[in-house]
Amino acid sequence: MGHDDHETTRKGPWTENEDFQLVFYVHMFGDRRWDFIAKVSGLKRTGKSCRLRWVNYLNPGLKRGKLAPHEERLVLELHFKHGNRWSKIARKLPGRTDNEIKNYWRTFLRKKAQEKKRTTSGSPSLSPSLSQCSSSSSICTSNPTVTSMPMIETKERSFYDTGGVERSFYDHSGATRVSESSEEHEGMNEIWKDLDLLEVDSMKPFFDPYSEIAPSLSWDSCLSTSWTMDGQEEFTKNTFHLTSQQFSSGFID
DNA sequence: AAGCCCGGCAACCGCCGAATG
DNA sequence: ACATTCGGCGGTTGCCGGGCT
Repeated sequence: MGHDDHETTRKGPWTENEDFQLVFYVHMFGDRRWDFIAKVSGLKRTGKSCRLRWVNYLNPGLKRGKLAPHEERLVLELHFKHGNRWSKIARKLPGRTDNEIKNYWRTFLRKKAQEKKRTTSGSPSLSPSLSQCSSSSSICTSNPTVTSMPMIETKERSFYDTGGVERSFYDHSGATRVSESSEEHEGMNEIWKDLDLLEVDSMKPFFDPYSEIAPSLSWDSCLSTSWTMDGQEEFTKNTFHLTSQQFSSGFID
């Protein structure tokens, strides 16, 4: 985009210092104007990179740790409805990001494919749909028919509003939904079975590993308000350059 | 103990649509 | 009305740490 940034733009993992800086500037200007934040902060990052770092990692509203069983189930349910619309799915899981869900789904498919491979190596009669899936030829990854598959958009609202989740979720015997994309349904039936097992596991008492670890610093304190500001262009890069030490001593107690 | 493998995750890329001048 | 910029999204890659051989 810019003129001079092609040599100086940083890529790769974020340093702690960069994180501090980004948090500070998001606090200052809100989490919308990423290009502006990138420039004014002096971070040698693109606006996109800043946004991604914030959305997927620094945002204090994020949950950490593994998806809880009910979240996992929700992801599967929503993916069934919407396909690879990760951001849409993520909106239904507070504190979870599209990236996280996408990664979860990939991992999930990989696992399923492996299980399938193992279990079907002796009995090839079982549905191959999931293993196909993992080889990216079917419902899951780059197949455009997924995202363009007939979505039941109209049902979406009622699904959540009517509290019909449980029922429709468990009512998956055979082709109970749309008759198209039967391949996917076969796959889903396998998923349902596995989920039942998963459900059993989740009954075990556990020490809430899912609500884990807040970010190491109290980012939340930074974000209690959302800032907007006119004439920010006045801020030069020199105005607010912070080191993590400065930040932690001056802004976090 | 060392090397290898694999899973999880952070981050980048390219595309697209909305917003703005 | 058009061109440009920017943010959001989905797909993909590559690194890192832990487990296994």
